[in-house]
Amino acid sequence: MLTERRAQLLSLIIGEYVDTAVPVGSDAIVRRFELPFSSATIRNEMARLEDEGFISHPHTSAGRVPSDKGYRYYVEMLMQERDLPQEAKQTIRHQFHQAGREEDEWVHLAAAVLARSVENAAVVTVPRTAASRLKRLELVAIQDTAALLVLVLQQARVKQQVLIFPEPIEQETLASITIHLNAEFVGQTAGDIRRSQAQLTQMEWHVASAVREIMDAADRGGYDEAYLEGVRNVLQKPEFATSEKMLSILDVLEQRNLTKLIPFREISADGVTVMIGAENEDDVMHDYSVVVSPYGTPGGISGAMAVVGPTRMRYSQTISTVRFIADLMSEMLTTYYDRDAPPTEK
Amino acid sequence: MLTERRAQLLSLIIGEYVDTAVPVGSDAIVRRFELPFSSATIRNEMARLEDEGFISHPHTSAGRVPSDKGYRYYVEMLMQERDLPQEAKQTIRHQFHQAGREEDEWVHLAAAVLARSVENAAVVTVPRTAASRLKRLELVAIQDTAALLVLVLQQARVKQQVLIFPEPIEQETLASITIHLNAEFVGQTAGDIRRSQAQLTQMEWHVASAVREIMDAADRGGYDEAYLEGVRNVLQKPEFATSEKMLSILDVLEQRNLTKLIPFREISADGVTVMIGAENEDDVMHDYSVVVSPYGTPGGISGAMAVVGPTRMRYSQTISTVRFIADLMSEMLTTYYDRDAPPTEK
DNA sequence: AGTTAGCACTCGTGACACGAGAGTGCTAAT
DNA sequence: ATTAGCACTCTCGTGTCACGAGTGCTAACT
Repeated sequence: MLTERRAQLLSLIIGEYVDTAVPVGSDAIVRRFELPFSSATIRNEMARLEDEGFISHPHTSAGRVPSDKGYRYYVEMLMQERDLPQEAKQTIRHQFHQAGREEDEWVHLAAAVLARSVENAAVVTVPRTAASRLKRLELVAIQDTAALLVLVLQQARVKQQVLIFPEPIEQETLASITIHLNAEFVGQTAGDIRRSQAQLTQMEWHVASAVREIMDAADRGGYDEAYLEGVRNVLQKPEFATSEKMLSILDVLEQRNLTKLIPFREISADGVTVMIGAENEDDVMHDYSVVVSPYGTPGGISGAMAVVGPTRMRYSQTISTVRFIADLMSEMLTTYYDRDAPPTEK
Repeated sequence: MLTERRAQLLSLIIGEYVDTAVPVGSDAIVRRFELPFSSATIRNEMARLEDEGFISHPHTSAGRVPSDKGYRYYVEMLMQERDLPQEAKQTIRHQFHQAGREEDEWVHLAAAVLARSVENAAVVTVPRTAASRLKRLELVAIQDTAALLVLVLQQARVKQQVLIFPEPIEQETLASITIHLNAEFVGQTAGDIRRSQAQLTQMEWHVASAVREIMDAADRGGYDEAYLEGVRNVLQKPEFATSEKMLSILDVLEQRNLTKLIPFREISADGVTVMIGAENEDDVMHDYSVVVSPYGTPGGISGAMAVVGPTRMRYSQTISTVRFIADLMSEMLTTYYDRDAPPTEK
């Protein structure tokens, strides 16, 4: 579709613009890259690129700026995705191994590491499972009329809630309820529990209802719960000289209705998806690009992670990084949390 | 120290400036409040107030702006802290009752509600206990060589970690370890466990070490872990026309080394403390005020919550709100989590 | 046909001056 | 003690102007 030379030129323009954030002129580019052509030739080629919609003019007499279409072409045809340098990988791995082993902590950490690596904002959702199954249930007295209910679900998720009873309750009663309900419900889903809940004593029924609610909530949740990091990285970029724009994007990011803005639904199951500028559904996102990838295990845990930043972004590096961290998370989840799948080697 | 009239005037100036964010002139104030004096009189009084350091001039021929000292005087002498309107209280209570009953969720919610109520940023630390005591321990197999360790600590805190064993381990072995360690360690602190850890089997020793580490971490943690909400509220304020300032405050807020900036240590045990502008230790905070209060139970759980915003802040309303939410949290913690203290009535 | 030199033209930017408006401080009169 | 009056100061928005970066086009060159 594009001649070899025009493609090369587009590539250079994007590279330069991404680095400097200044519209790039014909003269600047020949000098910077010592091209074997004069600036006039480049101007002609640029005019063609503009006709075809790959770059644009902020106004007459300013340099050229890549358009969404330009970035899209670059991402698909021009850019070569090179593997992350071994050293960067090592740094990232290292940060994960420092952390504890709570799932939420990992997710939080993934967001922080990702944000730092790509110098943009990062969102990582807490992974969700298909339909949680109960693995163990525990009741611990904390007051005369209150007990802490702790659930261990499949894939090592732990949930807790304080239960209030209408009347004081004995330690022994709690113990017997625990034993009975464990015998009854282990391995079941929320739906299963609902069905067999009828023939319980009143007290047991009370507890079982709470169990069911917690599990329902865990299954519903998922994509709605996400960690966000690196807002500062985005706000620092030169495109935000005006504080107008800052606020609108801050709106999006801080409100955490991220799941509406980031197309978690449309992401292809197998890899990194890129949404550039106006390709995003929401209007506020028209100046931003999103690089998103699912992660998870064959056993069914699944979440998504995304990088959000101005369309002027180092796509190649960002994509590589997202891919690497998504793979890493998947690996770790499989190793530590997914009983049904065999661990993969490091 | 100040004449009655000057104090009144200071109060008006602060009120007006807080509302409009525009330096207030002598003329503006007589018109606005229909004072029984002319603007010339007010000018004289203002000059006196300025001499004494309560207000200042951005430059000749601009209106007056309250200084840190002015705000301080206002907060201590002039302002009357009126109770939050019943309606506002009800709204806040309502939001808490909607939530689930996980401690972290409450803390997060408190930050969100506080930020919204006072239209500034809010930080709420996860409460810490004096020295955690173990209440129950549970091991659940998740793979041949891995198990999930779940700890229930005093005051209904739940901690979890995946343990990896060097060799495959039987379900029954886990069960017997669980029983033995529960018998041994329930009611003990991390320090206690360390002392009696010697005479255990190798496998038990492994588990006990993990328990100790988790409890140590829980005791150390506390103030370092905090929820932050409402950054957007602060950045929206007119003092941030320039994006310069935005970044420096964002640095502080996002990096979460909040605990260094906010004087959690110095807060008086019994109520709300206000730090105004340069009273804050850190330089970056010199344009901001912090309203902070401890919360917790007589039984020893304690955390802190703070509001951070420009010095131009509605001190009265902010203080009332912080006080109310801190009390509310204390109440809820006492009711639901603190076994040793009797529940208080609503 | 592709490339290049040359040149007129456009537009954003920063410097500068200028007037209006808001606010002050001071003095003299009440 | 208060106030009217007035000169003075400083900010802010506006208009003008020159500069420079960059374009688009044409004519000449290879």
